Amino acid sequence: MEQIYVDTAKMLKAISDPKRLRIVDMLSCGELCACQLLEAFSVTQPTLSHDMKVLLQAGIVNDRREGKNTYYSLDNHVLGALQQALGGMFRPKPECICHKNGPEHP
Amino acid sequence: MEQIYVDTAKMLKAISDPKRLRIVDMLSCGELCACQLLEAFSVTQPTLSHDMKVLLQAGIVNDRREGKNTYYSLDNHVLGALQQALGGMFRPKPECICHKNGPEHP
DNA sequence: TAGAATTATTTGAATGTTTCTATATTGGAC
DNA sequence: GTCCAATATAGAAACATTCAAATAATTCTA
Repeated sequence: MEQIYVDTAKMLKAISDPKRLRIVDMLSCGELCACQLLEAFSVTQPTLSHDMKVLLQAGIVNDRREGKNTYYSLDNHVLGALQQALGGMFRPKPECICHKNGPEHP
Repeated sequence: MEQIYVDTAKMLKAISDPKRLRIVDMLSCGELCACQLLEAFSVTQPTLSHDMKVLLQAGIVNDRREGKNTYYSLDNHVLGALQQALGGMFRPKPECICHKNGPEHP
């Protein structure tokens, strides 16, 4: 499978969850620390920590340690690339995969 | 959890798989029948059928029966709405969720 | 109606995800 | 150093997902 599908799917999987999607939305205005995110959800602290790790490992967010607090922020470059990749897959292209790989119409 | 997150997450989950993402890419140039998709992958026919059902139930693709063949095509309206929803979540907004729900910065 | 082709459903085993409790780590305050 | 607050990790239970084999359903053709 081509790498673009694997990479894009990995990022999509990280945000294909209502809770993590809401976290992304909350971070869109700027960075927030874990304690602020935690207050907005009715989950335990370890659960949120795990969800943030998922987003981190997908490259969706970055973290920054400041004293006792960990601040999270969106990686706008990664998100922009994701949107562009999706746009490329949703719309027809001159060098479309179906031109190369698509068998004949029955 | 707000409905927009639930709905968006459901669509994202449907395409958060390299194989299904490639199917979407293949369909971006126009409709293809199940047999054409099947030839492009090294999976069994029941597996492909299941994957198409996932995409159908998420509203990503539509199906059309013509004789023995089932033709699949992208639902461009749904995909457009998905892209718009993502754009809204990735970028800051005047009515941002973090303005309503975000607790004070520590 | 019988047979062949295409697609869908069911079943089950392996694997992955979610989210909790308990515990560990890290850093500041005293 | 000790205590406390914030975050991370480990482990386990419940639940969901993946995917192949077997089987069923649909529809064309003869």
